[in-house]
This record gives sequence, structure tokens and C-alpha cells, in this order.
Amino acid sequence: MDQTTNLLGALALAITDRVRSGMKGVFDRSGETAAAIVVLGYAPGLSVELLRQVLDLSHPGTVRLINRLEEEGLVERRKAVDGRAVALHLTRKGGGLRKKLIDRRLDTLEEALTGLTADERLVLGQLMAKVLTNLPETEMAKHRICRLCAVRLCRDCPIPGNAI
Amino acid sequence: MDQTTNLLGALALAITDRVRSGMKGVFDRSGETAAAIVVLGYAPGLSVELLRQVLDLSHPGTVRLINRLEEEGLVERRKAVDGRAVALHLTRKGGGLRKKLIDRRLDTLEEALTGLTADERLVLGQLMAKVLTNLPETEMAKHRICRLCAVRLCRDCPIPGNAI
DNA sequence: GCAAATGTATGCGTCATGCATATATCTGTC
DNA sequence: GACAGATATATGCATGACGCATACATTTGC
Repeated sequence: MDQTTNLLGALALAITDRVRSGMKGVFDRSGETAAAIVVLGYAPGLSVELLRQVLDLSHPGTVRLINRLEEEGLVERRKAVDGRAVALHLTRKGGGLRKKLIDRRLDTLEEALTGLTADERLVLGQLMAKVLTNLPETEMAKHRICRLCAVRLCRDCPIPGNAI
Repeated sequence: MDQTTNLLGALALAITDRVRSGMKGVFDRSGETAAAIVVLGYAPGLSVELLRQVLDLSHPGTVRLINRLEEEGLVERRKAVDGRAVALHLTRKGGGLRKKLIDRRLDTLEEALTGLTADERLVLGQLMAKVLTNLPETEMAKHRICRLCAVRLCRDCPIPGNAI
């Protein structure tokens, strides 16, 4: 246990703060709401139950979250193959907001990295990928880690989960 | 903008999740409550207003947060030199909890780093320090970044703020 | 075809937070 | 040394974001 230990925590906190704050400027909701929109973008038709697992919320919490998004015209409930389940889909409006959220997140992250040289950036990326590889314990934990990710930048994702 | 951009966000999110969840196992409160306890440990006598700035909450939100901690016997309000202000101090119980919170956080972070060699760890630490150096815009932002830090591991802190 | 499992929704309560406002104290100016 | 404005704290009130317990609907397995 050395300084790197503490630095990892400080950096993670600082970056997460900035990303959250930036995304909140685009869409003023807290908690896992933004993550829900991003996840539904690359997993259309997801059920409430699976979304619940990705977001690590209670089922009622997820139902209410979807209610709020539905009231704002961002998400809609459709019939699923399984008659018990609901298939969640982003509306056109929801998709547009999702793009803004992802862009804002990437801008924030990019800004944090501006001080690095191309080499440093590459090395940092490799080391972070190695750390990330060791983190997830379950398949669902992988999706949880990636719940805000911009998939188009994930060509060699170190934590490739199967489709949800 | 490359994969490193996205990886930084994913790693920050995953680490923050794990730290939050671990600390919640020690002290089941959400939001900035744990941060308040850590900050009051290295800035005893802090006023509500300054704590508010470190935690980035509204003043009423901070007052209620302190109320909750006071009711649980973790924090006490004392007289400050400035008669308007309140001097916040951890109780003995609060200090004990603080130690547990910090230890749990470090354990979580350490676990995330176990896969790295000593060299990789060193390089990662240096790169993270460089990124951190560029982040804070204000003096208060530095304290905010360090609001969960274990000061004893901060010998060469890349973002050394003055005393709050 | 029925019991158990699974998926969704609702009633109810609580935590954490913000805005508007009230009150107390300090500080600078005259 | 008195008063206006700035500063620090606290309270009333409302809301967002959850959780637990429970009810209901559908599917699955024997």
C-alpha cells in the first residue's frame, strides 16, 4: 500500500465528480438516471429486471426511474416476448439526449487528459485496461462498469461482456 | 479522443462504485456523509460554510447532514471564535468510524491494484499524479478532490492545498 | 394443470437534498 | 459607537431518489 493506492481513489473521485456534474448540466437528474439512458441505447428492448441489475438498484427503484423517464418522453414501455416482462426502448428524444450525455462525458474526460503526451496517454490507457480487467467479478459487473461508456471507443474493451 | 478517454471514465466509475459500496458497508449512509467525517478529521473546528464548499452541497443540506451526524454522536458543534460560526469536531466515536472508513477505502483500492507489478504500479501512480495536477481549478477544488483521502499516504500529494 | 419461479407495479416510508426565508453576529464607515 | 451590509447558521417546506413489503400477472417445470 503506497501513494498509488490513494491516488487511484482521488483520481477516480475527481473524475467521477466532473463527469456527473457535466452530465447533470445536460440532464438535471441525479442517481442512475443518465446511466439508464445510456444502457438502453445499446441494449434496446431490455427488461426492467435486467436494467435493475446493471444499475444496481431495487426493482421498485428501477420501476420509478423508468416512470420518470417515460413521463418525460425519453423512454417507452413496449410488449416483450415474455408476457410478464416489459421491453424498454428509448424514444427519438431519448436517443438524442443520450448522444448529448455521451458527448459531454467524453468532453469532460478528454479535458482531464489534455496535459499528457501521446506516449503517456498510451501507457496510462494500457495500465488502466489492466486494472479494469481484474475488477469485474460477474458478467453483470462488466455491464455495470460500462454503463456510461461510449461503445464506439471500445474497440478493444478490456472487459468485454456478452450481450446483456 | 481515443480509447484511453473512455477507459478513464470506466475505471473512475468502477473504482468509485467499489469505494462507495465498501464504505457503505462500514457506515450505511449515502451522499457526502462519509466525506464529511473524513474531512472533519483533518480539519477539526471547520465551519459549516467551509464544509459546505468542500462537499459541494447547499448550506441547508450541510446543516441537515451535520444534524444527522450529531444525532448519531459522531460530530459535535462547538463555539467558534467567530460568534456566528460553529466549530465542527468529531467525537471519539466519530474518530473511530473515520478510521474504519479510511481503512475500508484503502483496502478496496489496494484490491483493485493487486494485478499490477511494482513497476506498473509506480508508472500508473506517476501518470495519475500528472492528470490530477491539472484538474483543480480553485483552491477549494483541491480540498474537494482530497475529501476521502488518507492523508498519511499523501507525502508527495500532487494537489497540495493550503489548510482549509 | 397446478405449484413454484419470475417479472412488474404499487403503497408507504425515509434519506438526502434544494429554495426561500428568518435570525444572529461581525465589519467597515461615518 | 451606531448603523448598514455582509456573513454564518438554522428552519419551513417541497421534491427526487431510493428501499421494503406486498400484490398481481405470466411463464416454467414437473
